[in-house]
Amino acid sequence: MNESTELLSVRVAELYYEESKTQDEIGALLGVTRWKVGRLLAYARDEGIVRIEIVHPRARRLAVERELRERFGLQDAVVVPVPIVASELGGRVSQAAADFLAAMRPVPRVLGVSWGRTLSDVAEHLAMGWAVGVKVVQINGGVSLNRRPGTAANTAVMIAHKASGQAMLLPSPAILERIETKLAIESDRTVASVLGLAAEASAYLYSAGVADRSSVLVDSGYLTSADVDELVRKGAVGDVVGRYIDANGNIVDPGLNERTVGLGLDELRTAQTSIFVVAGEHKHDVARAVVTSGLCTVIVTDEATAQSLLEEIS
Amino acid sequence: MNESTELLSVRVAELYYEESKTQDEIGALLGVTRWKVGRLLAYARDEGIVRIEIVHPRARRLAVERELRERFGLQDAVVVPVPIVASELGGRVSQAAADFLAAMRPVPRVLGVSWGRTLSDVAEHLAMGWAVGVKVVQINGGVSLNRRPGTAANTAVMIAHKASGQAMLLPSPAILERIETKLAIESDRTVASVLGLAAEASAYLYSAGVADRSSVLVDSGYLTSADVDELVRKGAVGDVVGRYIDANGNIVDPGLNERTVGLGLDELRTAQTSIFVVAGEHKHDVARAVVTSGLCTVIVTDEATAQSLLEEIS
DNA sequence: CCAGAGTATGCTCATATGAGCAGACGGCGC
DNA sequence: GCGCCGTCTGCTCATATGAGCATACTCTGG
Repeated sequence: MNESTELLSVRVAELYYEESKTQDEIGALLGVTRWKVGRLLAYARDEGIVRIEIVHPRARRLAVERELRERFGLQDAVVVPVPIVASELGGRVSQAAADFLAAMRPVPRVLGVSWGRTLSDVAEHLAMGWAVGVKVVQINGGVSLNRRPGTAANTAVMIAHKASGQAMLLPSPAILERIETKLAIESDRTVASVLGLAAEASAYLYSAGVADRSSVLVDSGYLTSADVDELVRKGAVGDVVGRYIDANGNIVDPGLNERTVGLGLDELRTAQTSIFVVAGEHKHDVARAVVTSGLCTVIVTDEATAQSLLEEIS
Repeated sequence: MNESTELLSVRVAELYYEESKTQDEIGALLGVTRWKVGRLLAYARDEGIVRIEIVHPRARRLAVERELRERFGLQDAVVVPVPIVASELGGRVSQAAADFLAAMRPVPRVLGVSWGRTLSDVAEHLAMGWAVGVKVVQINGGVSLNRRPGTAANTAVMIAHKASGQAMLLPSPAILERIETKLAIESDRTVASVLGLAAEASAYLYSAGVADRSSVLVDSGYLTSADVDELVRKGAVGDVVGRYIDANGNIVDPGLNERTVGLGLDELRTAQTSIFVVAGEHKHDVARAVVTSGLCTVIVTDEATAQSLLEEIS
């Protein structure tokens, strides 16, 4: 298009969007037909001369969501714009996850949840009465060894509480030192019943950790920095419900995996609905591993992460 | 309105503006009537949840222009948005002035112009052939004393050249030392004829200078820094076609005024069309004086200056 | 200079949209 | 409890708008 078309479309856009005149009026004013005005308007939108933006903390990027759904065959995707203040990002995504949970139909009878910073944040953002009578089951161990005691348990309890439901905690460490202990604790009636319920959950909600020394699993003493270094050397990009995966979503260390208490990755993969909440640049790699390996059916994330997932040539 | 209305309107706005669904479809999707969707959309626009912006260097702020016209009884007003890069402001306003000139109907037969940084910039931005056969008259003196010789003359010449017209320069200093010399030069045939033509111009185009030591009149040697200080002490805010005015648009120093060659302010005030081009924060005060004292019938400026003019309680 | 392709223009017509209005609803004072 | 007032809702109807199409225009290669 030439210069004068552009200038004219700017005039037209101003009169249409700022002065809310009709295309007909604008046509009369500028001496062109109303159809031309319509086309100039379309041109202005296409060229980005007119920018329409939805500014709201709860806004979503539907176009990106659609792309994610299509590209990865997801049930659903929720993508929030990146806020100007970077520190708000986690909150925005958690809020979106909470909104998604509250809007789920049918309401899950049994909801399996993991724990961690992100999950606890989601729990915080859920509104009181977001659902009624949901049974919340913890899907991986971790009670009490955490530095801030109770955080792990708190997540499940809060989510259940806000839905006037019942929380079922997994009374077990996340990772045990010996496989025998793990098998023994798994066969304990209380643990077994929780794991049984977890396997039957109608939906799962979890996040992922990055494979580095700052991991909450290191922080909690389940792993040493050296352990993590070794896992990274073997290709680990992060952990999902306490299990370390590589870029293809495969278990990095089968021995370690055997000693980890909780839902297995296969159960997550075959689940009807598993909601993956992830935010922030440092989690792009894990996010890619989770999404491409089919670990989730729903993703809740920020636009930058979504773009990074879509960027792949694949 | 309550929280849920707001959230709903965000959803609606997304579906309407980003997904370009019809209000009907959105209604079906969210389980509300299409009329409610329309109202939510109106709400979203009112509340600023939806922001429609026209991003283009030649964009204008029509709402502000209308306010200016109404408040000050102007024939017309042109207001351009403030660019992100501050240094581009002058260029944008000059471009707008050039566009305005080119769009003037009827095309002025005789155009009176002053000179200076701004005017020369306007001349630069005029397109070749912006009009045909316009006679351009210089309305205030200043030839050759300027440090960059020819600048003053150049403006008129370039404007005329680009309209395949003729330039009439005022062969006189801007300010003379003695009133007798001024009267003498004014009665010179060449000067008198130019002034005569200037008085008959069908439109005037001029800017204004700030009353401070950096003034081009000081720079050119017509005034000393001390002179300007004295003028400021007497209330001068700036100069228009070489004549210093106070905040009310009155001549500050009648003696000095008598020694200034060129069109008088009264002639400017009674002119059919006089276009005032002004940009930048340091000129807000002069701009106010010019506009409130009826020196111009058309103003071309930036949004910040326009806002400053409108801010007044008046 | 002409033929042909590609593009721009102005139309018809079906559809989307906003203004204005009557009835429903909900809170409040008596 | 009852009527009143202000607000919200869903409607009708006139109008604004976009899709699709036939025609006019323009540029290119022969």
